[in-house]
Amino acid sequence: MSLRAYIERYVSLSEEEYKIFLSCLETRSFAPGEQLLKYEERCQSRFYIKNGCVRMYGYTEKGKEQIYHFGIDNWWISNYESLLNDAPSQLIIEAIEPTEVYCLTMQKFEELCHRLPKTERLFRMIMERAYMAFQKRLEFLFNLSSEEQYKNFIEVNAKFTQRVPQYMLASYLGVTPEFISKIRSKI
Amino acid sequence: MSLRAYIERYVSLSEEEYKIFLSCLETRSFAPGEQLLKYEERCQSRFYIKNGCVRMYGYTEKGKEQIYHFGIDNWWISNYESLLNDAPSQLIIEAIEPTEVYCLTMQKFEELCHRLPKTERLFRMIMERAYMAFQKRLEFLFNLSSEEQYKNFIEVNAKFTQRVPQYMLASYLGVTPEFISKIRSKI
DNA sequence: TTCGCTTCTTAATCTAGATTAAGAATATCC
DNA sequence: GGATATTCTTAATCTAGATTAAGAAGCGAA
Repeated sequence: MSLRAYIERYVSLSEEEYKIFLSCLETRSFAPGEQLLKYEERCQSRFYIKNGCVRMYGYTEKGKEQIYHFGIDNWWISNYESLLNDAPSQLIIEAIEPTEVYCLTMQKFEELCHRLPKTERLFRMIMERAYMAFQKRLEFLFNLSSEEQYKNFIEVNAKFTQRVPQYMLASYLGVTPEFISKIRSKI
Repeated sequence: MSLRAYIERYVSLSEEEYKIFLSCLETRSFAPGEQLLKYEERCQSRFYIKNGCVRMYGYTEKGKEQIYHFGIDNWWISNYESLLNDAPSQLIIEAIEPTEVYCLTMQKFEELCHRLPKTERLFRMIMERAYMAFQKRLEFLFNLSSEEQYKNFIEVNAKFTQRVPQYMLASYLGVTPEFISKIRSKI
């Protein structure tokens, strides 16, 4: 799916308007392991993943990596705490696969909102969907055992599971890789 | 703080515009235990809490109540899954204290967006903040022990703690009331 | 003032999932 | 090909927090 098609799910754009939209974006490419957002860097952009796969993670007190989100094709990802408060990011966004993104910097975003007011509506709706997904995830976290969460995740995100090593999935689910191993051996 | 002051934190409104805003809202009052949103009802509104305190909760497989959010003065609350998909709500929003809210129905919301386009910007920003808070909560869930989460919660939300019985706080944190008791006896 | 209801506490026992440690598969690279 | 790093598995032991059960304390209503 193209960005155009993605946007059209929320608001309709003329050819002219889409050109304006594109003119505010910048394409960047990342190899696996490269970071879109570095530790303590101020996050300046919203990233739209054209293709590839990224993870957003931080470090616990004991220095362990904790993954909070994955992002794949046609997802927006950003650290909003850093972006909105212009604060150093405690979270890292890093490519897992070769990844191509559109960067929308805060400055270009404001320009876009000004030149194309329906951008506000678009992002209002995107944020609502993102919030909704977050709510669903919270429900799973509270209601399902780790085993159920794992089974649910690989069921819902089958293709996803192929693209991410198991230990990252364990981190995302908040369990140990050993425990995932145990679950898998039961199946 | 008034709704006017709340809105002004995000976008500025003329007296005239604020009147339009208010004209799309409907005031409603709820006694403790009364429900703003009932089980399996389709959520039609976003609620702005003028004063009072509410909880949003659902039921686990085993029939236990699980609280996901509290709402107090000057917060917006809604079940976005139900609101956006026009789906029966699995979550209940219920007053804990006598509570006064502004209801903004989906229909009035769209009308408002049309008559006052900066409404889109306002809610885009509100959703971004809400998402950000959610992200923070996820970080706590993954990084802190239940004991640390409890201590952090009562530290950050001291006044809040007075307004909500302990067993509801336990549910919100995803632990048992007995465990909260144990932590408290240690302090 | 007593009754009934809701909330909170204490203590014993239990369990999902962590931790530790070792080795087995898989990749990657010269 | 062999060497080296990554990733995954197995199994023993440990622990934070759940569960169960009982009773204590608070509190509004008649």
